[in-house]
Amino acid sequence: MIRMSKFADYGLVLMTQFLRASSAEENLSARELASQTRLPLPMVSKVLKALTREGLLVSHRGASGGYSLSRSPAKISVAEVLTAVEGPIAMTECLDSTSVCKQESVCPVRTNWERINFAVQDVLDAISLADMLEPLPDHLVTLGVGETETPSHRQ
Amino acid sequence: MIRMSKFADYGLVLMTQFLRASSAEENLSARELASQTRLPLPMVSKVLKALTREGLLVSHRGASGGYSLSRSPAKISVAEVLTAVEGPIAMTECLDSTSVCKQESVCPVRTNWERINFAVQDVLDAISLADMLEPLPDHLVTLGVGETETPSHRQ
DNA sequence: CTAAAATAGGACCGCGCTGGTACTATTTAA
DNA sequence: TTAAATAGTACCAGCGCGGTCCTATTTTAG
Repeated sequence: MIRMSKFADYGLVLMTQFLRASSAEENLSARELASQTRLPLPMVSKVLKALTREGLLVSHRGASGGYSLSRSPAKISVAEVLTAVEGPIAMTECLDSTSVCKQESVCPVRTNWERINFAVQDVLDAISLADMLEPLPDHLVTLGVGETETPSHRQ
Repeated sequence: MIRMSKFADYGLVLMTQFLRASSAEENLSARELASQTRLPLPMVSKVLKALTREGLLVSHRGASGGYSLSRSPAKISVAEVLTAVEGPIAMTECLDSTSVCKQESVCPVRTNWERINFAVQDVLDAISLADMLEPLPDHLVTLGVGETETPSHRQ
């Protein structure tokens, strides 16, 4: 399957907590976030630290500390969050820059995988954190001119 | 990362072998495919069996047997191949139908993940096996009306 | 008819990575 | 001064991924 890790998943869920009505105060502790999301506290901590290191959150240490968004949720893309938590998006191993693929010279599909990878990245880059809380506008998740017939998975 | 497994990767590479110029004869054994792709034979066998079970290949047992495509490469989508080898595409665990997610009731992003998942599936469904061997037409890998600015990952 | 060459369908297995925990140091508000 | 928080990092179990192997069956060639 094409699956993202729980880390990435958690990262996005946590980030969206900062824009829920109930958390308008903007500063949330790991403990609060864990209870809001029902995720295990140590994991939440770990993910928050990563998001902070990558500059998507700012932390406030000490008593009554916590985390808050480093910029407006409309200016943070889903792709950024995923990348922050677990590095560059690479659907196949060979698209990871650090990899060396012995099959590369005889691989007929690599170039096109690269383009598909970019397409997916574009989708995730075009969706902001703020977008994730309300029904996504169609144009953000549909293909352009080419699509005419109903995809098979939609019966 | 959003990563597909090697199984899926191999599956696609193997399927495309059936439409290379040199294999116009259409019947390829696991051994031939392994050497063409430089992939380990046992793995190749395993993947071919899966593709056959799912009806994308037809097998010919016995001496001078092998595999061939069950239908025209223009009628087989990339999504079908991936799904055949490793089940339905589900970017998050909760999108897998068999999963039960305790966070579901408090999860603000699930609905939109579902839509993103469909978007990715659409992209992969619109690309045929035959498409994978030549440069993909732009409209298959770009978003529709919404996209105006250059995505951040393209510098 | 027999042997060789294939696929079918499993069982099996190591090892790395994912998901998760724990501990110590540091910062800071009350 | 103490308690509450983050920072950093080490640690760990389990399991799924990637990979192999073995036996049974089918089929063609000689």
